Amino acid sequence: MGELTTKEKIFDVSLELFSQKGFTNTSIRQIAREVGIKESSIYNHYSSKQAILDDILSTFTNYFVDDLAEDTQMEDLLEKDPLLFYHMGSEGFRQLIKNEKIMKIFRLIFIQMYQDDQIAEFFHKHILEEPLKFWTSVFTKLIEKKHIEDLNPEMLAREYYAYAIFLLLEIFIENNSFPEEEIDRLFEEAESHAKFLFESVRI
Amino acid sequence: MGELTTKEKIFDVSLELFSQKGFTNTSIRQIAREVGIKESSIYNHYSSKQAILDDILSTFTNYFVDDLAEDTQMEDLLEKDPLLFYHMGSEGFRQLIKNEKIMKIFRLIFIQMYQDDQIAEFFHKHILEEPLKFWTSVFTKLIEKKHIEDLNPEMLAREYYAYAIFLLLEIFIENNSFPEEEIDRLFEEAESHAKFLFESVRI
DNA sequence: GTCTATACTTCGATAGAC
DNA sequence: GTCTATCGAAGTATAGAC
Repeated sequence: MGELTTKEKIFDVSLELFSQKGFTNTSIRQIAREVGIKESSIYNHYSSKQAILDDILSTFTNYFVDDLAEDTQMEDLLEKDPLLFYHMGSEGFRQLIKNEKIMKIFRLIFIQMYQDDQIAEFFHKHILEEPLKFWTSVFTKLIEKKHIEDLNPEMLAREYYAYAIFLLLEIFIENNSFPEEEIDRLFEEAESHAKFLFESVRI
Repeated sequence: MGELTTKEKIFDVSLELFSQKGFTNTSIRQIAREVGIKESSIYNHYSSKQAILDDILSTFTNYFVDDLAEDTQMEDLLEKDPLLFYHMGSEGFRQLIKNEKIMKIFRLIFIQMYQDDQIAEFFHKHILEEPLKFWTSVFTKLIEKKHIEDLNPEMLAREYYAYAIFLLLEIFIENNSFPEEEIDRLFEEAESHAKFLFESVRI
């Protein structure tokens, strides 16, 4: 259980360093040093430095593919009790920041996306477009069912979601890892934002 | 007028490259190449690569020191017509995105802040704390004068300001420079957010 | 204030012994 | 699957001629 293969060690150490200093500013030598092997041995597990990054990013994508199944459950929930919609988002947010590995990958993306076209596209698609599309559909339903005012659902989705991105950015500037109580505080803030927005538009 | 000294050329080229690829990923060689001189000649104008960055950052600070004088004028305006508050912010935002040099420095900060303690502190102080403090004071006044509901002014400031940071992040992911019409569109979106928030809390 | 030339360091990656 | 040894490229910066 506690046993890690060398490849897993390389993965973990690389993720830690990439998420702190960025991909380009992390050297194979430093990864090797912290893993406890020589740099040439890295190439026995990964064909290149880029291959390590690709492995990390696919971990991230797989996480959200699995998570998408939950989203459909969420839509069912929305049918039954639409007023819970704001709770869905903040609960999803809590799950996110509780997951240390995913948060590290998030940080890596936030660091690297301005310089790396591949990651910029990744961010744009998976962290902007898809969630905004999802929340637009949620608000559309809430409007149809006359739970909230007849406003532009895309605008509402942006008003709702922008705050989460802001919180992530703030987290990454202020902290690197955080304890349980900090997670609770962030959850509370996400929840409070959702509540505020909801109270503003409910009928 | 159109004549640039070599030092100014170095400044401009460095800012362009730093804002695109980040400080660490830009080499002295590349700066020299684009300026049209040899890399050793750079050191006749700047003592080091870091010195170029320092020069760029102090340009940014000076811009906002001058801008602070306008803020006090804004407070006077607020006394006379508090309902204009939301217009103040989006107009400031428009001035910001119209200023190409300042936007490049913003992008540089967004790129570099996760990896560079100096810039992280810079961002935290000048781009988070100070503006949030300013907007908290604005909302406090609006509450005192019973123009808006008696809510937590710090929360309102965050609700208001977070969206601007989100817009900046989105700009930097999607675009590098943009035409007049794009600036107008962004201004409209900032204004629309302010209006939405204001309508939600006005009495 | 520009150039050539070069010192010194660090990088990603490979070859080949064990 | 680890090691030693090494390559070629690229990085910052300096010395000194013009």
